[in-house]
Amino acid sequence: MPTEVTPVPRARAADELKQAALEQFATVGFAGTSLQHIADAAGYAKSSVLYHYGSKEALLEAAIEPAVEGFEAVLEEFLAGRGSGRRRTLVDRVVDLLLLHRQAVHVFLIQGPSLSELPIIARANVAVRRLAAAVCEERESVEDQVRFGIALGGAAFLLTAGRTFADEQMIPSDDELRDALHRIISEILTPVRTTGN
Amino acid sequence: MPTEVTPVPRARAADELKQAALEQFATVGFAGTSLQHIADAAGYAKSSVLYHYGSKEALLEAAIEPAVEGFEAVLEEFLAGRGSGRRRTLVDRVVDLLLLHRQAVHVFLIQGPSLSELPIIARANVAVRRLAAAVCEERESVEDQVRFGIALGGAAFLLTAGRTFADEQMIPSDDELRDALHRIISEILTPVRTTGN
DNA sequence: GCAGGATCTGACCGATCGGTCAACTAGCGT
DNA sequence: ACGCTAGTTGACCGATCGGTCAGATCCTGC
Repeated sequence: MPTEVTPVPRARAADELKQAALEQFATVGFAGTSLQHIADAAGYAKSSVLYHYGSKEALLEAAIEPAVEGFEAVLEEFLAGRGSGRRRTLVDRVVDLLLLHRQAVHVFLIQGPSLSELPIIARANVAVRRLAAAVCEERESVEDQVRFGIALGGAAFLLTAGRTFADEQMIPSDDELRDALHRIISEILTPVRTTGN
Repeated sequence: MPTEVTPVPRARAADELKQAALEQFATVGFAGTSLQHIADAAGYAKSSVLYHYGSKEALLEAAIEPAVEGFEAVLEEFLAGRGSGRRRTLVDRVVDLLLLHRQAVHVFLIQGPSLSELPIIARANVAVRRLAAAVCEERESVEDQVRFGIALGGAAFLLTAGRTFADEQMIPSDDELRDALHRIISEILTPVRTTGN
């Protein structure tokens, strides 16, 4: 009689529910996700969701807070540092965060406008605005804003909803994605330097 | 006795409700939008929504069908044509469609995966896939798919949710946006590597 | 005036929403 | 054995969901 049934029961339920909620939030949206669906997806009762997280909003906060904190940390690191490789390092870190927290990013980027009354979303929106200012630096032309928006929103789209439109047999690995994302985003954020080259 | 009060009362309510619905769908999501909110935003009763459009799904279909048809038409034009300026013309047309139907595009791009059971959304998803194939042409590398996804999803994000993260006093005009979008998207879709084609 | 269609609405329906609560079942130190 | 705590759940609550339906109101042709 091996004990293989539940070898690692550590914080099982809370994390399972959080992950199920994150997937629903990123696909159907926060308003369109019901606690019942989250509970069903994770194999629990609706009451259990409200036991581990006091409310639907608290669940959202727990689900995306790590991602927001990641962006804030990367931003602080960039603002505190100096040197020539700063921008490159920033793009590096941001791409890693996008890959690691793709669902959370999708939530507070796409649904940020409609959920800005929630404290955690407001925090995320502030972080994104500061990131935009950092990337565009002092040159705050319209084109720079557009470049930043396309790069960030495009990456968020690609990593979640975009998978639906790709060929099924062509699912790139995260390493491939990281490589391509870093190259393309750097290219987008670096204004045209003689494309003919 | 001027007839200025209601010079063009043609299909007034239906269009107002459709527009209100489109804005809600694009911001809060289809599942998160209630018929009551749509009716309130347009100044009608919930019953009126269901009088003009038989169901919530029918309302969504009416709201985004023009955009889907626009993309299908542009796609057909591209596939039927020949010549050197085809790709440039395609990007031109697509950017115009993105600006004209920005909310509808946001709906079937972002929520496409979760609403694919609705016929109109399935149609839109097919159109987007065909567009991806047309843009990437025969070269179907991972990087090309990523470039297309970033360009399309980034533009969709920028034109709707992205406005939240921009400076309030820096709201670019549609002409500025069209110009910047066309330049940047062309740049993204044209790899730096010298693939002569 | 009046019939009749188009439009608009409130009342209502069953289902589901987020959330509360009491009860139940483990496990665990004593 | 005991009590205690954490975890889990079904029953239940008021509110809201999408949708139905019978009128009320309007406009227009006669």
